[in-house]
Amino acid sequence: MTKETTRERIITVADNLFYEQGFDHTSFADIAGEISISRGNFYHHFKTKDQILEAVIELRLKNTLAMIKEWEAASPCAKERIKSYITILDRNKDKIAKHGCPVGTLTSELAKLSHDAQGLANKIFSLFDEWLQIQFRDIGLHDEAALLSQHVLARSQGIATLYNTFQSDTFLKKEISLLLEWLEETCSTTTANH
Amino acid sequence: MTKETTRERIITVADNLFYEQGFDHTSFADIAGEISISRGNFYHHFKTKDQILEAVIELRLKNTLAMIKEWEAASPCAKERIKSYITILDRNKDKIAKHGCPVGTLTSELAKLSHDAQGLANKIFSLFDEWLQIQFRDIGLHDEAALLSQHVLARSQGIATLYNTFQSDTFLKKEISLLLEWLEETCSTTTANH
DNA sequence: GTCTATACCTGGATAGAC
DNA sequence: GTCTATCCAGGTATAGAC
Repeated sequence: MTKETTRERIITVADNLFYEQGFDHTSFADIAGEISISRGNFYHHFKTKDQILEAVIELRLKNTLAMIKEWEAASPCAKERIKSYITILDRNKDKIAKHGCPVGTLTSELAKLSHDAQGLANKIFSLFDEWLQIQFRDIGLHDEAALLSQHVLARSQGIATLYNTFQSDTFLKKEISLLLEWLEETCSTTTANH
Repeated sequence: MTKETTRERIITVADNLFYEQGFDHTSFADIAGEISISRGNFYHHFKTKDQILEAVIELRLKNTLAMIKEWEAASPCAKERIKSYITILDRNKDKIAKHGCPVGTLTSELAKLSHDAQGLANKIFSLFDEWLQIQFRDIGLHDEAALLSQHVLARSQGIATLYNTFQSDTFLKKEISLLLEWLEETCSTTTANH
């Protein structure tokens, strides 16, 4: 484990602050304050704030990919892998209660800002989407894979948004189990089709 | 139809801009520009920007209530009324594609800003929530009303977020019909319980 | 690579004339 | 009730010393 470079530290802290406070509302001073660096020093590593955003999204893409690979390593069963995705809602519940879903809230914010990096941020969504599609196809649901994947994404997003608003644990628990039930049903329908 | 006062014009324009660009990212200059008023003149009507936000949320609460009353007037059947809620996703699809759900994106933004008006904004959600609960109880689903209502809210939110990101019409159409199917099933389950 | 100093702009907010 | 002029804080970005 080599020492983190200043550039990496900036990205890590920016990643958290963008999630906690939003991109637009996070200033250089905020980031500089957290890592005890002068504001001027920023521009040695990044020319603009947008470049920091890009680097943060790249990091998120990398981390997302790593998480997906972990799920794949943890289980060879596609259904189990999809479960891993669904249950992040429970594993990350504290952060979601405070700041919502990191993917959904960023894309929503950038959409409103008409920001150039919007397309890049959407790629995080696409990464989950394409991976979920592969899992559904693996289960045998070839034609419906795209719509099933987006169904899971949409359900998770909605659960995250409502949990962020009301922070009801009964709601969260119930919705996760409903989504897992849906998964079981969807899979069993297919095995019947075999 | 009396002439709109300047105060009302400010609120109306702010309502749109907060939706389109976000609250934090909308400046007095933006609002002033749209209605051809000087920035200084603002402070005759509102002491702070936060007060404009409050007025905007109050307006949204009023408009939401009016919409709900329309749905009630349009049909005495609770199931049909819930359908009216679900199908706003289709009726407002163009705006959702561009700016997301006005309720969900505002609450998410204010949550990140730790803004005082967060509680007030959540009331718009609560308004829908309580109304949907009444409809489900009317159908006979007394005990489950709260969770069913939040289920509908979460599903709609998720659909809005994903449509905002990917703008897939096949997705939107499919998800709306799935949610309507779910509604039919949920209602028919109950009549069986009677 | 890191710092200080500083330029420049935007945004919210105020004072006071009309 | 509306305007202009202005203040001040905070934001991004640059220059240049160390």
